[in-house]
Parts: sequence; C-alpha cells; structure tokens
Amino acid sequence: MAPTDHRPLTLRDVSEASGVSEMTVSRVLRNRGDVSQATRERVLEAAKALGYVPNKIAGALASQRVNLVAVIIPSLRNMVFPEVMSGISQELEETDLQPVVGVTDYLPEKEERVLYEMLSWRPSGVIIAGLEHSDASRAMLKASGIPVVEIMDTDGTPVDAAVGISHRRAGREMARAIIRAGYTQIGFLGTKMPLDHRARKRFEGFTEHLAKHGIEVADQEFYSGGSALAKGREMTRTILERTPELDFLYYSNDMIGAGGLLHLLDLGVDVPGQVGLAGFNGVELLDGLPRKLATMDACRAEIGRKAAQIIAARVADPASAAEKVIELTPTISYGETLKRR
Amino acid sequence: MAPTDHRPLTLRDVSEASGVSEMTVSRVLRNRGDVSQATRERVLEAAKALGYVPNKIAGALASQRVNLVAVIIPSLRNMVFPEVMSGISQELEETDLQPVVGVTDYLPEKEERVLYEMLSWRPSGVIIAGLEHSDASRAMLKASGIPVVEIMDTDGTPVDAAVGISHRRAGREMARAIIRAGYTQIGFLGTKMPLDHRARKRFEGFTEHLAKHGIEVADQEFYSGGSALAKGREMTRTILERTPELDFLYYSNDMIGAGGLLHLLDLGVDVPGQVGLAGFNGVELLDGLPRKLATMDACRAEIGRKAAQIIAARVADPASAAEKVIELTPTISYGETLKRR
DNA sequence: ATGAAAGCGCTAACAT
DNA sequence: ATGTTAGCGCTTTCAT
Repeated sequence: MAPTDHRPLTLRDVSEASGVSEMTVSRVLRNRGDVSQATRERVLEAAKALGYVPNKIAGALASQRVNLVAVIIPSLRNMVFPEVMSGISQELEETDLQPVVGVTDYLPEKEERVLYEMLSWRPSGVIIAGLEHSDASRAMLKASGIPVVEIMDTDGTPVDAAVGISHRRAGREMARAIIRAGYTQIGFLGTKMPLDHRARKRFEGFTEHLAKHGIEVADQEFYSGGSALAKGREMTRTILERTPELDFLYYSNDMIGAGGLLHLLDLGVDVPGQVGLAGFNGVELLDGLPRKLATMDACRAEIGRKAAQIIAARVADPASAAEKVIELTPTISYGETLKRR
Repeated sequence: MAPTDHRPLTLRDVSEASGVSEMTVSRVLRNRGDVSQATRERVLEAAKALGYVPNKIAGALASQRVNLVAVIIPSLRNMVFPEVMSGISQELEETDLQPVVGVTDYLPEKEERVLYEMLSWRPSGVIIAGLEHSDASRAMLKASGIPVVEIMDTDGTPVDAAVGISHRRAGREMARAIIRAGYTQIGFLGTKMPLDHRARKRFEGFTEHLAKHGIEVADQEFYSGGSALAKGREMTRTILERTPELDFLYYSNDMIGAGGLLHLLDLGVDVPGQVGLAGFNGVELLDGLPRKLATMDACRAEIGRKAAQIIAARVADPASAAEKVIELTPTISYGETLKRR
C-alpha cells in the first residue's frame, strides 16, 4: 500500500470530475440558484463517487454565517442538563441550526474560557445556564452581537433574554406547602456548592417564607461528591441523629431526597406522618421508588425548547423583538412524602 | 441609542488600536514567535479594551488546523455516555484539543448525518461509539484521513482503532458466575432496542455460555421508554407472574435491575437466596440501594481517557502507530444479589 | 443556467 | 523583533 497522502477533497476536485465550474458545484451542493437537472445529477454523482465532504470552515468564512448555537451548561452528569439539551435539539431540528455543547463544571473561570472558545467560532446564538457570570463573560456576550438566552433562572437581569423558573419562588412555595401541612421542625439538606446559585436561591426563598411564619430552619447538612443516593442516606442519618426532633427534610435535589427516603423506610420511620420529605427537580427516577417523593418540576425540556425558539426566531429575523424574560411555573408534586391539606 | 451596527472586531482593529502590524498582533494572541515584552503588553491591552475575540474560522482556514475532536455517541440520557465524555474531556484538557459532541439517538441514518456535519468542520480526530456503522459512515471515516477511535466495544473490526470491552465476553462471564452460584432457571430482561448492538452482544455471549451447560434462558421480557426504574419493577412483576420458577434475573442495565430489586424487596422475596439478580454497568446509583446489585463495570471513564490519548498522540505525531484494539477487562461485582462460591 | 473575480479574516513562509 | 505577501476553500456579486 502506497502511503497515499490524504489531501482532503475540495470543490475543485468535484468540479474537475464533473466538468462543471466550482461555482455550479457549490450551487448544487447547497440547493441554491438555478441549476439544470442534468448538471445537478452529474455533480451529485461526482461528489458521491469521490466521497466529497464540504469544508464548512471555508464556507462559513465566505458566507459569514455559522449554523451553530453554543450551549453552555455546568455539567452533563446532572440529568437536568441532558434534558434541557434534548429540548433544545428537538426544537433546532426544525431549523438548520445545530447545538454545540460546552461544559463549565460550575466554575466561572471555566465558563469564561468555554464561552471565549465558543464565541471564537462565531456561532449564530448562545444559550447559557444561569444569570450569574463574570464581568468578562457578560461583556463578551454583549459584544458578540448575537442572540443570547440565559436559561434555568429568572431571578436577576439577563444580558439579552432569559427563560427559566424563579428558584426563590420555588423555595417559597415549597415552604408554604410544608407549613400548610403542619410541619414545624424543618431541616435542609443540600450540596456544598457555593457556586450553584439556583440551589442558593431556592434556599433563600425557602427560609424567607419560613421566617414569615416565625419558623427557622432547625438544622442543615451539606455534602459534596460521591453517589448522591448514598450521600442522601448518610446525611439523613447524620442530621436526624443530631436533631431528632426534625419532622421535615427539604433536599436540594431529588437524588439525595430519594436516598433519604430509602433510609427512613429502612428504619421503619412513618413517612410522611413522622417525617415529611421533599426534593427538587421531578426526575424520572422517582417513579420507581417505593414511595413517591414530593418534588417540584423544573420545566427542563420546556426551558430548552423555548430558548431554542427564541434563538431560531432571532436568527431568522434579527429585528424580531421577543419578551425578554419568560418565567415558567413549576408545579409542585406532593407525591407520598408530604402531607396534603 | 444609535443602532450601532455590530461588525465583529478583526485583527485589523486590534492592529490599528495598538499601532502594530496584524501579523504581530496574531503572534501575541497565539503566543508564537518572538515578540518584545513591550509590544506584547500593548497588544494585549488593546485587544482586551476592544473586547476582541479571535475568529477561529479564519484561523482554521489559514492554518489548516482545527483543534476539535468530534465525539459521536448515541445519547446523553444514558449516564454511560456523560461518564465517557468526562474521561475524554479530562484527558483532552492536557492538550489544546476540544471535544465536540454529536448525538445519534441510536439511529444509523442520524449517525451518518451527524458524522457528515462534524467532518465538514474538519476536526482533528473522531471518537465514535460502536463498531457498527452504515457503509457510507465507514467510508467517510476512512476517507477523512484523521485518527478515528471506535469506543465501547471490541467485538468486531474497527475502521482505525478501538477501545472498549468485549460485550460477548461480559455476557459469558456473567453467565459463568450465575451458573457457578447454582442458579438454573434464568430470565433475561432488556431494552427493546434492536440497534443497541452492545446489549445484543452481551445477550449472545450470555446465552452461548449457558448453552455450554445445557441451560437455556427460561423467559425474556423487553421494554422501551419511560422511567427505567419503574419499568424494571413492572417487567420483573410480569416475568415472575408468567414464569414463577425463575431463580435468576439478568438485566441489560443497572437501572432496570435496581427497579427489579426494589420490587422483590417490597414483595419480601429472599434475594439472592430465592432469586438472584444482576445488571450491567456499575452505575454510581447502586451504592445507595438497600442491597447492592451485582453488576459488571463497563470501564466508562477509562475508555474515554484511552480514546482521547490515542487521538492526542496521533495528532501530535501522525506517524505514531498505536495498538489498533485495546480491550479493557470489566470486573464483575457480586454485590449482595448474586450468591458467591 | 453558468462562469469569473474578489475577498471573508486569518496564518505560513519569507523578508527585513 | 517585526513586517509583507500570498493564499486557505469556499460564497457573494456581477457578468454572460
């Protein structure tokens, strides 16, 4: 086998193979402009026979258009984000836009790097999680001149547009449901993530509403790393040993809540009679648990879809002014771990 | 506010603002070649003040290098793939390469489209799940002239290189462990996915080894869609109602296995005495379950890391010939649902 | 319906 | 250490 040097094929190769100008080949390949049926066929045949794959880099530079939408999220391991992603993909499939994912690991500096990197490919739009960004990131987003949708959260001021839920309100509403159900000794269990602003806001809304009723969070417990389910068990044991009088546990996510639930059931604790539980997110997993955990849906797929719609509309018509902030309403689900009344 | 037309900034703008040639600005921004400290500072200042973000499209076209690695996977919702992804990212962080994800939804035609789309950006390498691809996809991969690593599976012939485990062997080994433990009435529960070749191969290896001992799978049950945990419960109930004499259930993934486990525990069945259980994957979730499910680790992060290493090595030195197939050895974990002996 | 020319914003290669 | 020139592979625009 001769060491065939693999120079990638160009339009010129197809042009020569089909005996048509590069320009015409280009037109055929993009379905643009009038080309006779005969020519079209010859070109397509030649392209296929050669195995030609167009060079989008050159195309993008010449046309000044890139059909990419940058999607910047903190993590892929939290099921929330894959679900947002599928809402986005689903919606963009109707257009010629394509999502490209960047992951920040909840680190502002990494967010900045990823954003810079993605903007340097001149995407047609940006969808980015959260409203909290470094000054530099915000400046880049503003200067980019492309549509930007900040997702997941509406408690704050977006650079351009935002789609999400109010996490403060979500926290408040859960507090309201808990108080209404008659619980008074309330514990909070969450992640050790100072940079998870949405969890923080939920906690703030939560304590704020409790305070209105003269109630304070009686104890708290935080974790980081490891299996969320196992950690949920562990934290629940710890907090109840320390503060046995707790009659309600509010978890910052469903996975640790599920762990707590399994632990309490193992112990034979009466849930929700003796201790009530609630999580956050509405993960699909909960359906298979021995008892359905109370939770609040974060409208993930819907957020993805709406965000993608906004980008698509603005790409199609840059003048089209949409609402700046779309606040979705999460629905509380009582499950079987939060008394109703 | 005047409708300031946002022409994106170019090197030229930075050049003018700093009073240095475009070429020197380019050198500063890429840390290439010798530039005096004074000039460097002036340029960086100007670039920052303007908010200049380089245009990688132009850069890539000129330099004929793109620092992207295409990663093509079936889904993001199966935790397996985010874990592979993090192995890849982790490894590529040491280099200047960047992963870009494409999702195929287990559809060969979509894989073909995604691959075409990604190759048209002329990435430096491709990491793609599985060894089964359409002829067209395989042709594109071969013609691309860039390093290609097929991951997850080693039962077959790769286009270029492969890193994974042998799913046939994984199936065989689980069958061996089950038989050795003395189970004889064996049921199989899996996904209704004719296109999930790895699940199919595990099943084939499994039945093949059982056959050697004169055992046949006594019953099977398949599902699609919905919460895997809930489906696992449901399928387990169904299969045991239909075939009560089963004494072992082999699940094609851990989530449905976990559902089955929860169901059996609810029923008060003696696990693993009366019925043994095993899944596949080694998901982190299992740690929080009331009883640890037997499973087999798929070496996900390791696969991602190895694949990324191969790409990085070949990008650094295209001549570097590595092993073509790297087969990792999954370790069986007996947990508490498979008798040991 | 087809082609020719110019140039998108950078960088390689070669000056100086 | 810095500048100049010539493209990279396409598409836009303007002929024909």
